Parts: sequence; C-alpha cells; structure tokens
Amino acid sequence: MAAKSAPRATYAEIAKTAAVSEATVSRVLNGDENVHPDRIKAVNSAVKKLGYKKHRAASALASGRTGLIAVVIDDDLSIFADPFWATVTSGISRVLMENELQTLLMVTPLESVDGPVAHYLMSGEVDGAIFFQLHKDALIKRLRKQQLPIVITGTPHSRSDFPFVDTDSFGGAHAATKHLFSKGCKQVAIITGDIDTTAGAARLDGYSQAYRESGNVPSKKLIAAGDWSMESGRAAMARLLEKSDSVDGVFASNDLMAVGAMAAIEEAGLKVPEHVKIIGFDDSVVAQTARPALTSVRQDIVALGEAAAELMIAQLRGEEVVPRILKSELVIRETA
Amino acid sequence: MAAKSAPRATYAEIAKTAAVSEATVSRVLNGDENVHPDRIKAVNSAVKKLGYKKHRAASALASGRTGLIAVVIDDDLSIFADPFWATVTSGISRVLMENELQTLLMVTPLESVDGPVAHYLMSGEVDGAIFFQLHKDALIKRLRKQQLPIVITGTPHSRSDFPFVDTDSFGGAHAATKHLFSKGCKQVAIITGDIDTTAGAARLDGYSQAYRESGNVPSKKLIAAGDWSMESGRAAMARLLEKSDSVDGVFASNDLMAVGAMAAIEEAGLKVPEHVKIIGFDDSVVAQTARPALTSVRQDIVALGEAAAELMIAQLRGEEVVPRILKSELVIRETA
DNA sequence: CGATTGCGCGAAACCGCTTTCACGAAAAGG
DNA sequence: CCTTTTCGTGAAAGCGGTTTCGCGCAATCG
Repeated sequence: MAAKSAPRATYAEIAKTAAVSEATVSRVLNGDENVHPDRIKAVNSAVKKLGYKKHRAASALASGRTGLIAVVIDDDLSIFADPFWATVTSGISRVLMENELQTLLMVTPLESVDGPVAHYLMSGEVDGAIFFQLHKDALIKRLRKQQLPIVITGTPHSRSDFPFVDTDSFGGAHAATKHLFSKGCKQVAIITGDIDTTAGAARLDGYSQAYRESGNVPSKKLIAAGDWSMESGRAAMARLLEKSDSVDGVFASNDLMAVGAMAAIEEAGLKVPEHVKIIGFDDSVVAQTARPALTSVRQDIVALGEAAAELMIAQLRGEEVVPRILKSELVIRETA
Repeated sequence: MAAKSAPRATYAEIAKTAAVSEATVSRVLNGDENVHPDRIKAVNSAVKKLGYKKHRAASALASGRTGLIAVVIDDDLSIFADPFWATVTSGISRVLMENELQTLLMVTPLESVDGPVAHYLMSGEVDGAIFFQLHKDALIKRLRKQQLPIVITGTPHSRSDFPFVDTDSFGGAHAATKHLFSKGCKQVAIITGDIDTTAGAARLDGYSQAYRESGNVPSKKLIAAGDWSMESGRAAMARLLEKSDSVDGVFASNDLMAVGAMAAIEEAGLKVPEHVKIIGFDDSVVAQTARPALTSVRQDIVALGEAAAELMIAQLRGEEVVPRILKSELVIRETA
C-alpha cells in the first residue's frame, strides 16, 4: 500500500554525473565551505538536472536531525478549536516550511514527564518543540536540559530563560483603558481573565497602570474576575453593575467576556456604548460579529506564530535567542 | 544543536537479551505471524525491560513507510483561522496519534501539479494525505494514480471514487427548513453559500426539498446568494427584504451569514425571531455569542476529523473504503 | 630548499531497521 | 520409511545519506 513513487535520484547518480564522490555531494548539499567552487557548480547542476530531492528518512538516520518541529498543544482537543491557536499554528507552519522544516502537530495533554509524548519528544524524534498553553513546566525544563530547542508561545510563568514569544498584553490593556478615559469615561472597570495566567495578570497590570496615570487608583469594586468564558463575562458584568451603578467603561480581558458583558449590560436595561463603553481583547471574529461591533485590542496572531518559528530556527542555528514581544493595536469599532 | 537524547536501545541489544536474531525482533515488532510464541514473549519482555522505542527514521528508511500523514490545506493562511478546520485537524491528529501515525501540517496553496508541495507528496515522504478545501483535483488524481492513500474532507466535486468524509449538509438544511415551517413560517427564504462548492449546493438542495415537501415550490425571490461571509449575509438579507416583505423565516447556509442577516433584519426595523425567524449552519462560537442566540445546525466537527483519519488508516491497511457522511443535528436556541 | 601546515577530496564505516534468501527441522503425503 | 511441503529462523544485504579518517598536494615557514 505504500506509494509507488517515481524513481528517486540518489547521491550515487549525482556523484557520477558530477564526477565527484558522494562525500562531496553531501558537503555541497549541506553547505560545507571547503569545496572547490567548480565542484560545487558541478554538483548543483547535476542536482538540478536529475531533479534530486534529499530523502528525509535517510538523512535523518545518518545525521540525527529529522527536520521535524513539534507543535505541542498541551490540552485536550477543545482548546484547538480556539481560532487563536489555529492561527498561530498556520504562521508557524509557513515559516517552518520556508526553512525546509516540517510541522508535526501534537494535540494532547502532556500527562507527565514520563508520558508517551514526553518520551517521544525526548527521544530525538524531533529537532525542536514549540509549546502552546503551557501547563507543565517540569517537562519543559527537562527537555531543555536535554538540549532540545524549545519555544513557548505565551509568556511562561517561571520567567526563566525559556525563549518565548508573546503579544504585549500589558501595552494593549493599557491602551484600551486609556482610550476609555479619553472617551470621557469616569469609572472604568476591568473584567479580568484567569489571573493565574500571565496574560491575565499582565492585562490587569496594564489596566491598573493606565488607571493610575489618569490620576486615580482603581477601587476594588471596579475589578471583576472572569475566566475567559462568555458566561463569566456576563456574570462579572452583572456583579459590577450591582456594586456600582456608575460604571461607564469596561475593559474586558478578551472578546468572549466582552460579548458576555454586553449581554449583561443590555439585560440591565442599559445601552452600549451610550451608557457603558466597552473594549475587548483579541479582535476575534466574535468582535466583528457582535452588535454593536466590538472595539478590541488586536494582536497579530499570524505574526506571533511566525515569530515563534523564527526563534526556533535561530536556536537550530545555534544563535542566541531573546524573547520577543509583539505590539498590539487598538481597533476602534462601535462600542468605545 | 541536536538534542542529546538518552542512549537509545537498538535491535542489537534486544536481540541479545532475548537470545534471538535481529530479524526475529523485527518480525515480532511488526506483527509477523510466523514466530514461535515463546520468542514473541521473549522479545516483548526484552523490549519492555529496555524501554525500547523504534527509531522512526531508521524504520522509514528501511521500509519506505514514514508513519507520516500530511494534512493539506490548499489555501493561504487565512482559511486555517476558521475554527472549523482547526477542529477537524485536532480530531484527525488524535486518531492518527493513537495509531502511531503522525500529523504533518501543510498550510499552503497547491499551486500546481508540479509545485513543490505536490512534488513532496508524490515523492514518498508521507504515507498518505488528507485534504481540506479542495481546489485542484488534478493533483489528487495524480496522487491516487501513484497509489498514495488519500482522504478528502468535504464532498469532492467530481464525485469520483475518492474516499471522502462529510457532514450531511443536505439533511441539516432539510431539517432546518422543516423546523422553520413547523414554527409557523410561511415564506421561508434561503441565503446560500457559494453554490460552486458541494456544501453550498447540498444545503440549497436540502432547503428546496423541504420546501417542496411543505406543498409549495420555493420562488426564486426567496433564494439569495451569499459567499459564506458575514457581509454577504447582510447584503443578501437586505435584498430579500426588499423583494418580498413577507419573508418570515430564513435558513442561512452558515452562521456567519446568519449573523449578517440578523444585522440586516434589525437595520430594517424588524425583530428576530418575532418578525423573522432564522437558522444558521455550523453551530460555531458565533452562534452562541449572537444575540438573540442563534439556532443552528450542528455538525460534529471533531468526529469529522476522526472519520477522516479512520478512512486513512483503513486504506493503509489495504481495506476497501467507502465515503462517510456524518449526521447533523439542529440546536435550538432563540432565533427559531 | 626541506619541513610543516592546511586544504580539498575520496574511501569506507556507519546510522538502525527491514527484508530477502536459504537452510534445518518438523509436518504432511505417498 | 522416504520424499515433498511447510514453518521458524538467522545471516546478510540493503535503504540513502553523513561523517570520520587519512592521503596527496599546494601554500607557508625557517
């Protein structure tokens, strides 16, 4: 049942038509410096003439490099339904592909440091791993110790020396909050995400900072906890309206909660944005389909994935790597 | 920079501790029938004792089977942002993983039959390919001719003998339309998706059929063309309201267009569901965040992916394969 | 100008598993 | 009881690259 692929050219043939040894072919194809220009040319033209493509498995076996980068989503399937991760993944995939690397997708809870996936990653079957939604950093530490190049998408908790990429949550939240004040809001509340996550915490910090810059300190009453879900946004908003009827601006830490909050506001007989202005975060489809259309903090998600892949590639090359924080941008629609 | 993986066990060691030849080890590990039970046991316990894992690259080189299944998304990045495909992919990934196969993600336009991706797929680097969003079936035909196992997600145009999996678009549309009639609607319109796609056409057919079963024939005026986008839904609805002010039910071929239609209805000063009832298709997040919450046809998207993977595996085993159509189900919320 | 160093290159071992081939032993057949 | 099959098994030849090793030659040095 295996594919009856067209007969492949091999080093043997290239070596013959270029009149060099297979060793030299290998050197040329792997960019070894110490080869005479003439031979390089000869090999390259033979390669072109024969339409040669390197056999990945053979190369992997001999060199120990598989050309595979795992994209690991440490969770059950549901999380991948979030368009966010899918979009990041597509960015990763594009960049890797351009660099002759392949994207191996692993959607699975990483049970433990000894689980099958962990084992898999550690056994040299991939050249590197990019993690989303990090739950277990014990595993990551272990992998790093084994020299496996790692990139984390999202800021890791232990701000250790893991290479990571992230959106500027703090800056986005800051800008959103500031915008609400500039629109004349006096009592700006926040609906936080899960503040155990670094993104949740950073967004709260950005809000607080902007609040302080406005000359006041946000009262506890203006901070309502959510967990990223629409329903939690609705509940949080309901609580805010109860505690303080003067809330006239809300920064929700993601779009889903913002939409939930809008529902609560409407249920309370108030109108967005007349009575309460609101801003979300992510600029997801939901922000665009909401009515009124939701003002939101936009992150360039594809770019996030691309950055992750680039960090990976840098590591593979042995370059030093620094975390990368991507700018976010306020997209103004109707709610604020 | 390669990973300094723990020293791997090899066949040599297993053979020694089990006191058999490497050939026998291979037989046992690949499920060859003709091995004495005692030796099978010996090998298996040696494997366990040594914590042996097969070296994929070596195995691939020797056998020509890579254990890799490509998931090919024939489009640019944007399409993968659609949670639909991401969800399908996660279903695929899970099933493949359970069967010791890996998911190779390729998000890229398949330019031509001679493009790099095509070449890649044909050169035996993967054991099979699962396609989404098929644009070029010339390529697929070529791949099949090369014996490469293929599965298509979504009904292919040329209803040739490609193995495919799909949701029952016809049935879903039929049920939705019927539901609108049963709710007392008299003039039920449809907003179609791109009817060049098989899904778009099937949904229109389901609608028409249900309409006829209600004892009437749908007039042309009740059929408005969309292209799956929210904006096209809004425009289509506006046209419908113009042409016939008595429309009191709408089946939109996806959720995004349904949401667009709701906006148009509201802009016309009408209310959902009092004046116009509406049903979408997909039961995506958007259906849940919409206000009023959108009644929609739900497809089990993860199951779709799983089915695709299963079809793939069946082919790999050399079994005969028949297309699989998954049931859809109406999720009733507030709009109908 | 002989001795040392460095560069470019080919021979050959090797990566770890799969598969063909042939052989001895046991089972079946005459 | 001897021949023909069948069955279980190991030796060994790959699969297609990569990499070490060492050799010949030219450049460098004293």
